[in-house]
Amino acid sequence: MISVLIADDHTILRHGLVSLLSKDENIRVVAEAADGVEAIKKALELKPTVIVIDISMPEMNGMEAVKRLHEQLPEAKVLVLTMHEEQEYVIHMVRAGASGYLLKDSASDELIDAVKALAEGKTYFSQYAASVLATQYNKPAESWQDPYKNLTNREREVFHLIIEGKTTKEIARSLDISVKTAENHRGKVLDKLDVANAAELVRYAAKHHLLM
Amino acid sequence: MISVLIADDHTILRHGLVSLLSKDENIRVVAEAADGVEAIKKALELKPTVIVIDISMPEMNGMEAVKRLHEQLPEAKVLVLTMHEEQEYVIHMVRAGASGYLLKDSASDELIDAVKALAEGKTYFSQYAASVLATQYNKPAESWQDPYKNLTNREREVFHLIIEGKTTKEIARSLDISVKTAENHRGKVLDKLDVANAAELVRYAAKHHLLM
DNA sequence: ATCCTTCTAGGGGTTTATCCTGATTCTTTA
DNA sequence: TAAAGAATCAGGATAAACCCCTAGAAGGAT
Repeated sequence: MISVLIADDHTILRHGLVSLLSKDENIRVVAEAADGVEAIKKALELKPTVIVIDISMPEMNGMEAVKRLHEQLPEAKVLVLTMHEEQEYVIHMVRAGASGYLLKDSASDELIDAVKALAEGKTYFSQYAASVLATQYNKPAESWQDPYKNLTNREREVFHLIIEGKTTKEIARSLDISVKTAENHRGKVLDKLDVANAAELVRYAAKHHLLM
Repeated sequence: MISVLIADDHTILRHGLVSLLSKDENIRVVAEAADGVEAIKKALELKPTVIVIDISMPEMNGMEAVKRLHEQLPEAKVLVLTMHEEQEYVIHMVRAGASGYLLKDSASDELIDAVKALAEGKTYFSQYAASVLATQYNKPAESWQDPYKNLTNREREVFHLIIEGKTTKEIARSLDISVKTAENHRGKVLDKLDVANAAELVRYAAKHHLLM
C-alpha cells in the first residue's frame, strides 16, 4: 500500500487529485495540505511514502518546501506537480531533492504511474522535464544557471531599478553614481541577459518571477 | 440529468474535475476540451447544460471563449473556474456572459453546488466574487474599467507589440504603417495607460495578466 | 449636415537608450 | 606578485523614444 500526502493550495484541484489517486487500489491518500508549512508538519507526522506537491503554493514556496522535506524526511519521495514549463524550475526542484516532476497538463494516468514509480524508489520525469535534464548534462556546470545569477551585485541593483521603469538618470541619482556609469551597468545587464531593450528586460523579469 | 462540458488545458486537473463531478448522480460530464476553440466546437455539437471553463487556457483566452460561448450558445450556462482573484477578472467574465465564478481554492462541494445552481437557471458566485461585484455596483460606471479597455483596436495592437519588446520601427513595419503613425499610437498608449515608458508598460501588462 | 473619433502622416524638437572605446582604482584570486 | 574581475567615469556616436504640434480622410453618431 502506497501512502500519499497531497499538498496543493487549491482545494478543488487537491480534491480532484485525491479522487484520481484513490481510484487505484494500491494507493491511499493519508493526508492533504494546503500550504508548505502544513505539508511538512503532516509529512513528519504521518511519514507518507510519496508526497505530491504543487510548487506554486503560498506561505512557503514550493522549492523551499521540497528542500525541507528532503532534508527532514529523506526517505519520503517528492513528486513535484506544476504548470511551470520553465527549465529553471525543473533543475531547481531536482537540486532541492525532488524525485519526480510532472506537468499538470500531462495525462492523468501519468500521475498514478509516477506515484508508483517513486514508491518503488525510481524517479519519474515527464517527457519534457526529462529532456530538459538531459540537455543540461551536456552543458558546463555554470551556464545552465539563470543568467540573472551572473550579474554582479551592482548590476543586479541596476536590473531591479530598470524593471521598475526607472530611467538611467534616475538610476544614477538613486545609486549616487554618474549617469555614464549607470549607463554602462545598464548596457551590461541587457547584454548579459540577452535582451535588446528595457521592455524585453521586464518580460524576462516577469518570466523568471523577479517582478516585485 | 445535468450534462456538463469541462474545458481546462491541464489534463490531470481536468480529469480531477471530471472525477469530482461524476460522483454526483445528477451530473454527467459529456465532454472535455483542452482549449477554447475545442470547447466551443464541442459545446455547439453537444449543447451541454453547463460549461465549466478554466480561463487560463491557450489558443483562445478564457474571456474570448466565454464571450463566444455566450453569443453562440446563450442557453448554456458558463461557470468560470479560475485561480485569479483579481477584480478585473470577475467583472470581465460577468460582462462576457458568465453565470458563475468560482475560485479554484474554494471548497470542492462548491463546484457541484455551482453546477446545480447554474443548471436551474440561477447564478453562482464564490464569496469573493460576489463581494467584488457588490462593491462595483457602488462605483461609477467607468472608473472600474480597465484602462486597457479604453484603447482603440489599433492602439491595442500596438500595445501588444510594445510589450513584446518591439521597437517603433518594427511595429510600423509589422502593421504596415509609417513610423510616425506608429509613434503616435505608441504615445497614446503610454498616455492612456498612464505609464512613462515601455518598461512600465510591460509591468502594467504583467500586473493585468496581459503578457502572452 | 455637422460633430466626433479613429487612423493616418508628417514637422521639429528634446531626452533617453544603446553601443562603442578607453581608463583608473580597488579587491579578489590564482 | 601577477592576473582577473568589479566598479567607477568619460568621450563620442547613432538610434530610439518621447513630446509637442498640425492635418487630411474615413466612418459613425446625433
